Amino acid sequence: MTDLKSIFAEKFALAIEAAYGAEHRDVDPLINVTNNPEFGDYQANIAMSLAKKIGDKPRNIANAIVENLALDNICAKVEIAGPGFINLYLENSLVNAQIQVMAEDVNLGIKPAETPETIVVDYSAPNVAKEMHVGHLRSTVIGDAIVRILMAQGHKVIRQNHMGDWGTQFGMLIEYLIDSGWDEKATHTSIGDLELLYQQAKQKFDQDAEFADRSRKRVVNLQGGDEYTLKLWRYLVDESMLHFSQVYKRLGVLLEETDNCPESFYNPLLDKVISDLEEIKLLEISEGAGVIFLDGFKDRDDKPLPMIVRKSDGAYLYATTDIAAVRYRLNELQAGRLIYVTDARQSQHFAMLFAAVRRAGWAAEDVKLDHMPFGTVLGPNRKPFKTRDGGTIKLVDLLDEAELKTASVIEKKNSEMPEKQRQEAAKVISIAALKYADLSNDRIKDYVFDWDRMLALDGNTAPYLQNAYVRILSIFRKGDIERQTIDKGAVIIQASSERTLALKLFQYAAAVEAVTERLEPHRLCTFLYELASCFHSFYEACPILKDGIEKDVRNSRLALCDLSARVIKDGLGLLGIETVEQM
RNA sequence: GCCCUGGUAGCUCAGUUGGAUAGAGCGACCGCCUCCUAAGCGGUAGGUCACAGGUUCGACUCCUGUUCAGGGCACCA
Repeated sequence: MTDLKSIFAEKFALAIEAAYGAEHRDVDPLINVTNNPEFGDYQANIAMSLAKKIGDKPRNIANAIVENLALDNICAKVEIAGPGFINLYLENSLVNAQIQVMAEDVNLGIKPAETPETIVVDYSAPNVAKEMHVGHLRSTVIGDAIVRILMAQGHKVIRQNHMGDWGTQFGMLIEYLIDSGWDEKATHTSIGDLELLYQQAKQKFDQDAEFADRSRKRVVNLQGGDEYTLKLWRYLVDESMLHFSQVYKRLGVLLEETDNCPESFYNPLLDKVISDLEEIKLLEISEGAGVIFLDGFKDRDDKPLPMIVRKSDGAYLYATTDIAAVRYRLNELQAGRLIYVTDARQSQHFAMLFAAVRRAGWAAEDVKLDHMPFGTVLGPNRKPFKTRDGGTIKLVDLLDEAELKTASVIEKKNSEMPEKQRQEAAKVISIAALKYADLSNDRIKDYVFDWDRMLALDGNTAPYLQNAYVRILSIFRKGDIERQTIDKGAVIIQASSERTLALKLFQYAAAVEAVTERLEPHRLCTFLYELASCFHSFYEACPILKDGIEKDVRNSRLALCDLSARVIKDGLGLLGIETVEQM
């Protein structure tokens, strides 16, 4: 598929060359979709920006360009307006033809990346012995969406789940397991509530000095490779993995066990990180700790802020592990780009990490290092989302509640739907609503969690998009028409709502590209919402199966319906969101 | 104190490398179902884009300052 923007770009380049010579040929013609149909379908804003370079009034320049523009069979009308906007009105025959081209493309116009990369996406990263909570939802959902979109563009994407399975708190947990009479034969029966275990252990740690002391010794045993301690540690890890896998499955994300690459994986590589840092003279000793000083980082007393890679007691930290992970991903996994999907609060940590590995020369200049930060989920009081008594909201509880609420909404709106089908639909729609609520907001901002809004059938929500899809399927069902049999080339644009819909469909590929350019999945959400909205307007204005609709018109509209359904399903799919047949 | 993010309609949010009259949804008000799902559509009202300067033919967008909110700032992750 040839997208309209590049067609125009080419024509404008020729026209500008003809009018002003080859030296201006390569300027960006600044082609955009107009925001108001009054100004045509597309507009070129090049004349204003060229005014200074050429030394003439923008309107004169616009005139000169337009005189040299060869847009036969592309534009029905070209006009100059305002200070020098060039407004372009597409020929209907071109719209028809472009719809056909798009419909015949299995990728719906999405072009493969010119230079496919190997990209590591680090996301989700829950902690062993802790239940997943609402904070993990953001990383998991956003990360999964970006993974799918990069894959769709032909990149090789390696998922990495950098789980927290190591560190001082494990001494405490293991010691508590022993105290509470853990029996190895009881494996996989019950830890049940991992969060509870953690809380109880933490409580005992804080209150019981003798226990705290034993816990610290247990850490030494763990790091020293004591077999019994390791066995208990593995038990904790396995139980947690089981829990994570269940949640991932329910969420419908791509993460699998093979994507797990937890902190402990890097333990054997940490000594080498430190010795290599020493060798290149980047490691300094400050207050007994092994640190790296990097330009531009200051502490609260305006003194250089170190990145600590070895504590004064000799233990390593997450910074050490993260450096090891960068090296592993670049050298062993052969990645050319690393993307980290984490909380915005870790921004400084990643800024330092990236600066450190660049400085060390371990990340070459052409390697891309991206932090993809996101804001906090807020409750109705605009404070971080918690339970009424201030506790953490378990992710599984959230999913359960979503499902119940969704089932009740469906029941209210569509009481004829059989119970079983309603339950199935509720599963899909509730997950979709949760994910979409998370993805449709600009990720850098905090967002307010609101059940009513995310489950609403109005507005920029998953149910609204799914409903558009369901309505299209319903048409085919009612008309007893196989979607495979429709004529993709049958489109004949007549009504204005058909034209608006068609032009919106053309923007799909650009919307997908916009997501990866700035790692902003909400741009695809906004597009899909606008598309669904255009579809609904079309649906109201343009009857399809009714008596008196001519065959040509009917076939044309069916083709538009089919393409709309494909784009909605495909687009939601890129976000990791499923559709239902009925709702 | 320094640094990072944010501040757009009553509420929740969009706003592409600077472009024409700043857009949605909710809420409010007014319309539309003998008709493919009204789970929808059309319309009205609602804005000094936090504030003040600056750059520009043109600023919600870029720069500077101020202010408010959230976050980060040495051995937790």
